[in-house]
Amino acid sequence: MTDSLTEPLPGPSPQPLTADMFDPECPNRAMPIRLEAKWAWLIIRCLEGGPRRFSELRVPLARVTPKVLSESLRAMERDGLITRTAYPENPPRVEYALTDLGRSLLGPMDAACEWGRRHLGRLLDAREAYERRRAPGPSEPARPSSPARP
Amino acid sequence: MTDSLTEPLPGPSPQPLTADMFDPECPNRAMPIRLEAKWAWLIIRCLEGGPRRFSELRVPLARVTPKVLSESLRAMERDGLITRTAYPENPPRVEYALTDLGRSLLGPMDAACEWGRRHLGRLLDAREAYERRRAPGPSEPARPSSPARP
DNA sequence: CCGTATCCCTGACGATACTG
DNA sequence: CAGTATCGTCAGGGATACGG
Repeated sequence: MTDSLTEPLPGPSPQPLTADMFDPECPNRAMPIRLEAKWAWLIIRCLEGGPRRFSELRVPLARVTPKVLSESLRAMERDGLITRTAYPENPPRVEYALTDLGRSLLGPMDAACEWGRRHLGRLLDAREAYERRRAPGPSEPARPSSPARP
Repeated sequence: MTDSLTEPLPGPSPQPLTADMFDPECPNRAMPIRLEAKWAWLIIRCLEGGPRRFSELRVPLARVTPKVLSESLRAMERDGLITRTAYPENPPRVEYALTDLGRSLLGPMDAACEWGRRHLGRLLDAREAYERRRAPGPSEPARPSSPARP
């Protein structure tokens, strides 16, 4: 079971997830939520415009198996980020919707997206340059045994 | 090797990490960086106040083995988030420092921390309430076979 | 001091099939 | 339609030991 968002980090954890980790004065303050808990980010985006049914979510998340999607949704429901409403009809209908708490995540998410729009290109450039430094040509065996990298 | 931050997500990915994913108009825009790539977040915080040596980083990150710390640092160096400077002394000395690109992450990170300070308590409350609903007492076997959860 | 080299283990997923 | 059950994989990363 994916623990979705927070989760005090099972075993070896930087901190046991205390409140002062979010005090700007605390030097060790850490990221509380695994905002990108693999699918949570995308699910929130899918629900941004209103409630969605399970099968509706499966369209943009086609690469997520129903099992994993279901687990993710339940974990998010557990954390109070979304609600699950089942209508006793036939065929059954279930709708997922963002809570206020879940919606409050849109702010930090937008901040991160804004960072991506402005800086991701530079990061990818740096990565490409780094890889090219290690593999100058396709004829190179790559990874000289010891030197390189000042 | 931990791929640190971005990484187009190896196999089944929601999107191949294109630029328009960061367009606020794109409904599928996703989180580009795995901001919390396990240790990257904490490393950035450790470097926030200035360059640090490898052994200095090991103090606040005592639970990270040198192997993993080394891998994380190299991945971040590859992505242009930090620099690695080795001084040819004896004993050897190496200093890691944030680049401008790495420092630009502090903005989104602070936004996330601010979210944590304001809302994390509510998330934890919701989680606790959910778990208690499933395990009302220590005498309960938990997980009734089918009902519960409207 | 600053890392690498090995080994191994776990838990998050993915594939596929099947129910209420 | 809305999931669950079962099985398998595989990469992240922890433990330990060693090298420049």
